[in-house]
Amino acid sequence: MNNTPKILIIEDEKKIAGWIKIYLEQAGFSTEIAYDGVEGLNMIHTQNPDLIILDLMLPRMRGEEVCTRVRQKSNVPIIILTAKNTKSSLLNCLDSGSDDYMTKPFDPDELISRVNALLRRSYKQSSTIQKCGALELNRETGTFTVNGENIPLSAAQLSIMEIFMDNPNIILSRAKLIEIAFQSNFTGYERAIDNHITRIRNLINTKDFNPIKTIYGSGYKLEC
Amino acid sequence: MNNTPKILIIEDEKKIAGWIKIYLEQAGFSTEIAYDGVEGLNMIHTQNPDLIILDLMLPRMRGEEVCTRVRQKSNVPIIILTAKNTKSSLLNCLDSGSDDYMTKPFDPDELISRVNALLRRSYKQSSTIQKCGALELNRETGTFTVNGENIPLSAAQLSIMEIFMDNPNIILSRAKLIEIAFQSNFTGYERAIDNHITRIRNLINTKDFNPIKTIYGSGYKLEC
DNA sequence: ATTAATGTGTCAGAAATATGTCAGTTCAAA
DNA sequence: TTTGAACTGACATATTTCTGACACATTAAT
Repeated sequence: MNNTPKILIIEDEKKIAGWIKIYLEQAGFSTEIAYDGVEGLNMIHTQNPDLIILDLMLPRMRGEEVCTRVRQKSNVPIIILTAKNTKSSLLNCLDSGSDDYMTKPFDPDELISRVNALLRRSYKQSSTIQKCGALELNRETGTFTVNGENIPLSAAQLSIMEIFMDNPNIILSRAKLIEIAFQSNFTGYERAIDNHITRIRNLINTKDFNPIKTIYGSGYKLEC
Repeated sequence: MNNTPKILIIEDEKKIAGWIKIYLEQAGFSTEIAYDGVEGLNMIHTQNPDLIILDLMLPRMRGEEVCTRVRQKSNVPIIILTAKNTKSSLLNCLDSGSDDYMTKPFDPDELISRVNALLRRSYKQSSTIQKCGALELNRETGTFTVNGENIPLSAAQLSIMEIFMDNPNIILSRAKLIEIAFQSNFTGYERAIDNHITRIRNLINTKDFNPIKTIYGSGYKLEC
């Protein structure tokens, strides 16, 4: 696989497809769009995407059918988009390990977060270069830049920023941050995170740039 | 929902009940068993399970009756067990969003799979975005927006808005708001709510947008 | 091996934020 | 107009977060 994971969006509503495309590309993924089920299935074979976002209500071939056919040949992770209250036989087709689904309407930031989670779970790397506004993280080299300027981060700081970049605009509790960053080999006091945050802020903040927000009573959130 | 979902099995045949229990526990769930309908209903209230597996043929109270009574108070997902060929009036009671059913004899792996699907769905459903006119609440991330603009709310404010969004266009008394929002660990003066309302209004109101109405003598109502 | 530099958890005020109470004012209904 | 209800700014208290200082651990340099 090359550096930038390719995501195939199969969605007939052009507005929504375009909207998802923009969000994903801002987050550093490369994308393709198919506007109906048959085209989608073809593109899966020709493009070999790393992840598929699949709407169920599609012209020419229903999403369920696409899903079933893909699963006969491949384990590529799939995120299903469904309208709320749509009862579907599709649940049989979902593999809890490699798939996920979201009901419309959904939060684009949540989508990014799930894409990253699934890509990680499927043991393909997340995007090597992850962008989030002015912030940019290169996982391969462990370099972190703000507006192109390199900011050297310590190991713990980098771990925390990775989590934030994987989950942009989502509130992360201290417990969650510790759990993901230190993989349960951390026994200490939850408030240690506060210090890391302070230190990261001192490194990246400028007068009117303060992307790590405190959510009083809940945790922190990276805004971008 | 906490880490280990608790599943209540209501089934009078001890052999089958035990067998289901073993399978579910092997799959990582915690389980309880009730051997008749009345006991089952009691345990639903005392144990507050995350999912119920309910046989229809039960002593003391039929499964249909249990199902109906549960649904008066709760949306906990239910998987109905029926003997093959038993068409039942039960279909009225089934909510396609949160319930499922299986005919005996059944494959234990299929049971596990359905349990997971339902739990996932019930979890996701309560966590997706809830809309009410211009207001939008994301329960998972605790984000609240008005016309797309993010409004940071404090814990108490968020609790109150959640209740309003769950009960749109319904008059809620101060007592009710306090009861739901603070789960009875509130001993103070009922009028504290007034202040929360004022503060929320200051955050979300604009010139001609005032969704929280005062119902003189009764309480408040979210209009949308 | 020794020393220096860096990283990171803990702690202790200080600062910021949240929220219940209260009081004076405004408002709604009869 | 009268009366009780609701509004809202001010305040006090409690909780949460921030951040500099420190100690210990780890890494790098010699």
